[in-house]
Amino acid sequence: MGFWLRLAQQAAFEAFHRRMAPLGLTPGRMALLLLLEEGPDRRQAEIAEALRIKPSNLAVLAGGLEAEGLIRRVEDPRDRRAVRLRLTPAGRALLRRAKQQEAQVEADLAARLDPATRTMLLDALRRIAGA
Amino acid sequence: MGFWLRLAQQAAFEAFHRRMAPLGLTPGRMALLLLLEEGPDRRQAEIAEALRIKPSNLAVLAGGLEAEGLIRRVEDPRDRRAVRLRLTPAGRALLRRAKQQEAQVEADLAARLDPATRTMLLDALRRIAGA
DNA sequence: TATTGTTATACTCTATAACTATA
DNA sequence: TATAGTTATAGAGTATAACAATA
Repeated sequence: MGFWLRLAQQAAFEAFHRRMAPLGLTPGRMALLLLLEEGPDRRQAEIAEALRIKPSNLAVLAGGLEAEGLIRRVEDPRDRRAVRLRLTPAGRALLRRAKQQEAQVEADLAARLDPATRTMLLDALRRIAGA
Repeated sequence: MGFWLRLAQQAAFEAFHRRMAPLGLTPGRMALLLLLEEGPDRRQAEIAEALRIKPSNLAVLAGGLEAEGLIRRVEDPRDRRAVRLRLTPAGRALLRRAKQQEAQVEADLAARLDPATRTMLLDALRRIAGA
């Protein structure tokens, strides 16, 4: 099972890369942008936990996106150690295009799966991940 | 879907590591040993293709296993450029123990999946990997 | 003292290019 | 010239430790 998980994940990554590389997005970047659209102004520690990455790696990720003007770091006035992240208009515009492309990625991956199988697959993956 | 594939694969890797680290085995090493048990004396190029890794990375993998006395490199008499790999008795003995542990890994992963779901999952993963 | 975020660093997996020795 | 394997190296993704600023 581990073997096929590896190959499937590899295929998923390649599908993502094919569609998203022109937009300069990796899976990690995309996940962060989506999270900020859904709920802005979260602290980085909270975001790292949601994305299941280390805060140190999120710092690098966020630094890159900020340098490209896609997100902003906002100092929390109540706790000046904390940094809250939000999308810039440029980030929002990019995300709009990215979401269309991402639908294509999902379609590529699920091309040979009927909808019911796809639903079961996602459920099974979540359960394995949470074990 | 890519997100959950990543987390599931991570969980699978951790489950493997917990059970197999005492034996000094990684997923790649285990896959190679299993392949040699199933059909010995294959050329490395052929093995790399079966495992879906690059020949250059297989060379390193095989080098390590040979240094530990688990496999042997045998020069092909018909084509002295080619190298064929086979298990040593030590490799065979380790593999026997490893296979018992691997059954535990699979059990850990499939713990919350009924057998039918597990079958469906494997089938879906194979299809995604082959896309 | 403890916590937030950052930097530096290391380890694994994967990929490419250059090399050798055969063919 | 082409092929099998090897080496060196570089790029992602992920992990830990040490640090500065703030609490």
